[in-house]
Order: sequence, then C-alpha cells, then structure tokens
Amino acid sequence: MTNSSAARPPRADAVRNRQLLLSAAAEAFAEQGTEVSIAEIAQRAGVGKGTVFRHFPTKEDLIAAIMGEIIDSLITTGMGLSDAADPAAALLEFMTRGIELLARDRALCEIVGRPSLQQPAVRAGIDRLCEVVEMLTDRARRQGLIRQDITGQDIVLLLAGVHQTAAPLADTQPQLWRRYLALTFDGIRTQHPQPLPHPAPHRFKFTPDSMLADNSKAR
Amino acid sequence: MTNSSAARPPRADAVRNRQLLLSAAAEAFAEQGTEVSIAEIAQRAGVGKGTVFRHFPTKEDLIAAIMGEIIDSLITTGMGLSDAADPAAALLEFMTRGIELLARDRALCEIVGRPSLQQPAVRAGIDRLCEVVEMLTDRARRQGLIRQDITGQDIVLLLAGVHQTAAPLADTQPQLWRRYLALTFDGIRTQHPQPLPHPAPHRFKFTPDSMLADNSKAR
DNA sequence: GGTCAACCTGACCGGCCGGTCCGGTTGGTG
DNA sequence: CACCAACCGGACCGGCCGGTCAGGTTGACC
Repeated sequence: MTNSSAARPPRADAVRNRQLLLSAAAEAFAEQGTEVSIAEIAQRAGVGKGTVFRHFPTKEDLIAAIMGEIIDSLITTGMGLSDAADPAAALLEFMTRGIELLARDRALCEIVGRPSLQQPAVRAGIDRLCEVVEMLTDRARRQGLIRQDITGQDIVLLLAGVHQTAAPLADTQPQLWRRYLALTFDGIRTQHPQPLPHPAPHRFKFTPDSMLADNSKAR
Repeated sequence: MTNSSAARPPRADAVRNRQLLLSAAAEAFAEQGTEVSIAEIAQRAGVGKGTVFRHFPTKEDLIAAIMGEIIDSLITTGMGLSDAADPAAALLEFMTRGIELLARDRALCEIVGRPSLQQPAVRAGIDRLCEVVEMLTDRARRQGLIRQDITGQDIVLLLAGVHQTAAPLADTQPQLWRRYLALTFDGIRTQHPQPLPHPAPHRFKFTPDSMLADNSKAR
C-alpha cells in the first residue's frame, strides 16, 4: 500500500518522458534563458509538444520545477558550510559556489533578479535560501570577521550583483567574476585588502574585427 | 556629392512628429525597456505606426537614437569632472550620476549589459564613454587615491553591476543602490572604510502583502 | 487657388509562441 | 490475448509583434 487509496502508479513511458523532459529543459534553460520555446524543449527531449503540457500544465510550472531543484542544491551547499571552522572563508566559499551556478545558468540569473516569478514553491525556496545565508552571515559577523553593518540580505543581493557585473564579458573572460567577488569581499571583510585574483578586463576598445567582419566603417 | 544647400528642408509636420516620437519613445523605453511595442510608442506619440517606420527604418534604429543621446549626456558629465580638484570624489560623483541614469531607464540597463546591440553609433558612443572613464580613473589612481589594480574598464562594469545588485528591490527601496555603491567604492579606494549611507535591505522574508501596501516611503 | 511630392494612416502580412484538443498508440492487467 | 485507460503526437487556435503598402491628406511653393 504505497499509495493510500485510489492512487495508481504512472506508466513506465510517462516517467521516462518526464525525466527526459526535465533534463532537456534544464539544459535549454541554462543555455538560452527562460525564453526558449516549449517546442524546442520538446524537440530536445524527443517528445511532442503536447507531452510537455501534460507533465507541466504551464511553462511557469516547468521553470519552477527546475529552478527549485537548483536552489535546493545551493541550500544544501550552504547548510554543509554552516559549521565550518572559519565562518568568513565559509561565506566566501558559499558565494563562490552560488556565482558558479549563476554563471552556468542563464535562467537562474533571470529569476533571482526579477520578482516576476511568483510561483510559491520557488518563493519558498528562495526564502529558505535567505535564511541559510543569514545564518552564515551572522556567524561571520559575530566573530568580527566582516563588517557589522552587512546583513544576509546584502549577501544575497551581492551574489547576483557580482555575477552580473562580469556577465557582459563572460564570453571572452568566463572567470572574470572572481575578480569582482574578491573586490566585493574585500569591501565586506574587516581585514586589509587582498590582491585581486583575475587580471583586469579589456575589450570595449574598438577591436574592429572581433565581432563581425567590416560593416562598422561608420564615421 | 549632394549639394548641402540644395537639400530640401523636411516638412513642418514631419519634424514635429519626429520630436513627438523621440520623446514618447524615450519615455516608453525608460519605463518598460526595449520590449515595448512600436504600436504603443506610436500611440503615445499620437501618430500612426507607419510614421514610426518612416522616421526610423527599424526598431533598432529608434533605440540607438535614444540610447546614443543618453550615453552622450553621461560622456558630457564625465568630461566636466575631468579636472576636478579631488579625482576620487570626481570618480564617485561620475559613478553616482551613471547609476542614477540606469535607475531611471530600463532600456539603458538592457543595452549596457548585453552586446546584442551592434548599432555602430551606439558602439562608438560606448567606446568614447570608456575613454572618459579611463581618464577619470587614471587621475585618481596616479594620485594614489584608489587601488593600483583598478582600471577604467572595471569602473564601467561596476557601474552596471552596482545598479543591478540593488535592482530587485528598486520598487520598495529606490535608493538602495547608494549602499552598494558606497560598499564597492570602499573596496576600490585606499582609505579606510566609511559608514554605509543606506540601511540594509529587507524583504524576501515572507511578508505576504508587503509588495502592494507600503511603497510610499521614497524620497 | 492649384499642383505635387512629401507625408501620414491603419489595414495587412508572415512568423513566433503558449496552450488546447482529438485521433491514434501503448503499456499494464486479468 | 483482449481490453481500456493512460498516454502521446502534432495539427490547430488566438494573440502579439515587427515591418510593408496602397491610398488618402497636407504642407510648401508658384
């Protein structure tokens, strides 16, 4: 009696398709953001469009399912860091892991920023994530390792902010965010400045052939 | 060679409509970003849709015209700060003005981030802006007021990054970016930390009705 | 006032996308 | 094996949007 009453197990092909769908959607969202069409996700999974809507009645439901999983993984990371010996190092490690996730997933960047997604499951996940961050921050602050006026909410916002700072050059310098994470964390911690780990960015400097061929001969 | 004196002047209603169009589009883009439909812009300007495409053959051309103007205004600001007595204060002032522009204009945020807009005029404007920032940064760095390993390109990226850090809460705390600008500038400058000017952010804490109720406390 | 080109308008086109639906298929069960 | 409900597929719908065009209107100049 795995199911108390009137619950029938789903068919084998249904669970298989659901899994195919989830992984295909996760990949597509990560690469192209939440604007990927349902048709493309269905094609990647090798199923029909109707099958997508059978498993997830709305596109938002599909997004919420995948984003919720990613947020949960970050919560787990934070919980594992909650009793580290050096709370400041733990906080930095947590931020590093969070930004790595953001750098790999365009859809994740979109949902953390905008309050557009009011899916309750995702909201609840973000709330739990905020509590974990608050806890990590409190430990570091109580030991005097970071500024007293920094809160967990600051950290959550800076997580996305640091990533977006480096995002415009992510194609050519995918590790650039480490530079700004170090700079930001230097502003947060009470110690004296540390050297920045990544060289300064370049580009934006009129490299005529870097983008296309030669139709930029204006002026 | 087109004889400049022989070129016929445009008709009076044409120039008037062009002006109406520019201001309507600037307003619409600032409020809603570059995704506003051409139809809405035409309606705001009180003209037909076809008139928009008569003056700007493509939507991108219209965007470029308006964004170019805004970028130029920021360049002018930077040039005016180029011989200030305190180069660090000048740099901070410039960043403040830049983020104020970003906070007021959603479309501006979109184009500085993504390299999607390859309109040559806008590219050239951004390049000139980068040169101005480089100059401001060099002055501050040569006087030892900021870290030696900070470049003008860092400043350009941080401009957008600081704004986007506070953007998710911009509806309820429109001045929050000042907190992160101060924090970031503390990391950049060589002096000791200064107090943060804005209280720490709240929200994300399961306040079910906070989104619609108390948005009145903005200066 | 008369003429004409510049100008304006809004109906229209093609394409995309989220979501629906129904005929056909298939997996499980007795 | 036979049956049927769960399941699948993809044609289809309505709506939106950037861009085009034919036909009516109007400003400028003689």
